[in-house]
Amino acid sequence: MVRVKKSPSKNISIEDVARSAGVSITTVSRVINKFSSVKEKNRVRVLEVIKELNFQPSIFAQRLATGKSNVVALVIPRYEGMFYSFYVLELIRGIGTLCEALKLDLLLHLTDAKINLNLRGAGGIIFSDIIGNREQLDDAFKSGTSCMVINNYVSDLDVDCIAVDNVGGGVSAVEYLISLGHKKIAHLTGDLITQAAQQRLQGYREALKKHGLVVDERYIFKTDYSRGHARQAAEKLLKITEPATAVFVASDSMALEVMAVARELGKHIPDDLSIVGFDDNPSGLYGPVALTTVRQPLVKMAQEGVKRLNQLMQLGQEKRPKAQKLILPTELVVRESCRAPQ
Amino acid sequence: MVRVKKSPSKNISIEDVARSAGVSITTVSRVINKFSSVKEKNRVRVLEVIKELNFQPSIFAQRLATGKSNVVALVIPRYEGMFYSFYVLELIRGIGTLCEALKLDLLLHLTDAKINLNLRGAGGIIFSDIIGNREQLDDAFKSGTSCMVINNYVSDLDVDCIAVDNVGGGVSAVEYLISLGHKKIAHLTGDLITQAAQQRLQGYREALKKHGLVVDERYIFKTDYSRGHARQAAEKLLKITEPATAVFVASDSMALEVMAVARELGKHIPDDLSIVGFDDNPSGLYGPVALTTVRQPLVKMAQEGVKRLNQLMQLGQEKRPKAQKLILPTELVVRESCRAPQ
DNA sequence: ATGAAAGCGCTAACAG
DNA sequence: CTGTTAGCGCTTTCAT
Repeated sequence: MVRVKKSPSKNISIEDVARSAGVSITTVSRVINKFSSVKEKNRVRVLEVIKELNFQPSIFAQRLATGKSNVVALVIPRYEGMFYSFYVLELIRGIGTLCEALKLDLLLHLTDAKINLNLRGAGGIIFSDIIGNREQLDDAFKSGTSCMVINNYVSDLDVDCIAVDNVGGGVSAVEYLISLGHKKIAHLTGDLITQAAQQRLQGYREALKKHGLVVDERYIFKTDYSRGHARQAAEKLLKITEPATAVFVASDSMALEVMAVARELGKHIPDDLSIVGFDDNPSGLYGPVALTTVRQPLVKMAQEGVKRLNQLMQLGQEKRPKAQKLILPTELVVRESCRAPQ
Repeated sequence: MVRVKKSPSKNISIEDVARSAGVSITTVSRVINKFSSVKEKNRVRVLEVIKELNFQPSIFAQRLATGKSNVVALVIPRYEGMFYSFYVLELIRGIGTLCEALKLDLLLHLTDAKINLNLRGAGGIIFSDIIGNREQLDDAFKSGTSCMVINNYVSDLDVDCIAVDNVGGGVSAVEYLISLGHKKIAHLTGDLITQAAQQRLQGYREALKKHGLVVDERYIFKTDYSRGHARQAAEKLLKITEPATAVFVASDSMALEVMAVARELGKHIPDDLSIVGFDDNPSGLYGPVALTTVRQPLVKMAQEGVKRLNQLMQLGQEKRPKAQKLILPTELVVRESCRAPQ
């Protein structure tokens, strides 16, 4: 009838500590949770025992008891190309380090969106981009879980999000080229499945129109952020009749590829072709010609996202505040890859 | 005295399902855990209700009850440079996708080794490289947690590990250069804080000795895997008197940098300098001269590691089998960046 | 085939 | 300042 008390498990529990320290479980719990009310003498004693027994509280029991979870799930869609980028690594780095600092547990989900994540364990979820997983976001949001969308401005749901001013970045890149006197400006897009790539393209178009230049669709090359496609596009770009004198490329790694192709074809940069990239990837600094680019605050975006999510998580499901939607500014970094057309 | 029953929380529990389905909690639990003993009719009914209520069991309660955890913690040391690599991304990709497939929760820890991770929650831990966090490994191992070390052969602890044959890779790279007729072969090392970089250097030395060539320390350039340092090293390398005719570089991204510098200095590859990289990073394919390199099975290493760890986790703490230590072979991929010395 | 009830290890009222 | 005790939501005997 009565279940036999399990043989002494190896894992020490709060009870062992309490017994060993000669206090109640509650007191130990208070020490763990830094309640100020515990008598100094007891506190010290308990701490000693904890160290001695090498005790670590079970996070499962803690969470079951409190109903709170400080697990942050990071959901990254797993589409081709996405995972080969400077961008993803920066994101993981930004989020990872801040979570570590805030003592949040970071759960990584590389999802192809077909999987039904068990989100129930997570206290908060960060969606990095929404590619084919909008439903997951909606579900999670509806269920009351704290959500944060990164690198994707979501206008049709009252969810917190933080993105980069891609349109503005595109505009500033192209306006800069225009200011140098360029009229024939091409664009290599990123994967247009991403909002960022769409918006950079939009910025490109807006800037041209604003300055009374026609948008020539032959100057728009659609790629997927990969170096391979960038190379193909660059070859076309450089070989068409009446070639462009400048190009705005949606990512630095692609821009480097364009530079390489140009050199191989005997073109000189920036004399024969001006190039502006996007990212401020350090790799852009080490070539023969330092790359002019649009800096986007990736790590900052990641970290602000985590910070805000943490706030939301602390507030809890009940009182979800009005969503905060941020767009971080970009900054044109002028280096050596552009000059006036010859 | 008696605590008031909490107002109906939003989270449905197994109890709600049981009530709604007209069965006991136990039966629901059995359905969840796919016990064959449940009558078909009940099983179907319960499943219906689960779907209807959109119920997901609390993993915390499950784990508290079972004492088992299918959380895998991935510990990545956070030292300079480490995080800017193809390598890390490949690792995360490999581990991430397999965990997703095996329904393991992946907890990501970017650690600077000072933090005391609460490992108690994790059912298994993957240490990616051991840089300044050997103590964590020892602790975790001692406590009985299933451990797996990746990209680092650990000989002084009976822990499972899986690494790449870096020595062999280095040897094959250098022997290939020797076979082409090179005698003056330089080496750009990776960050020698890593075992991989040490071993590639070792392979370089072994190959030279084996073929009766002297190891000239002036031909060994120590870097940290970064492109910036690679550039500096490349400049020195190309400018010394009696320059090498070939170079074995510890990573592809650095090798690409060396190629770029060579071109800038007017050297032709492979005529003036033969280059072998390490990684088989796709970026190596897109340059004007495709990079000859040593392919290392990163994703495979990551995935085999997870697979094995999963086995260990299923076995549980009690019966930890004898550790299995694997070294995965590398493969020389000959492309266009090498030829006989002129 | 099913259910009652005892934990799992911790937190949080509440009462001293 | 400290201890008692009732859960948190699930799994797992043990009986039926």
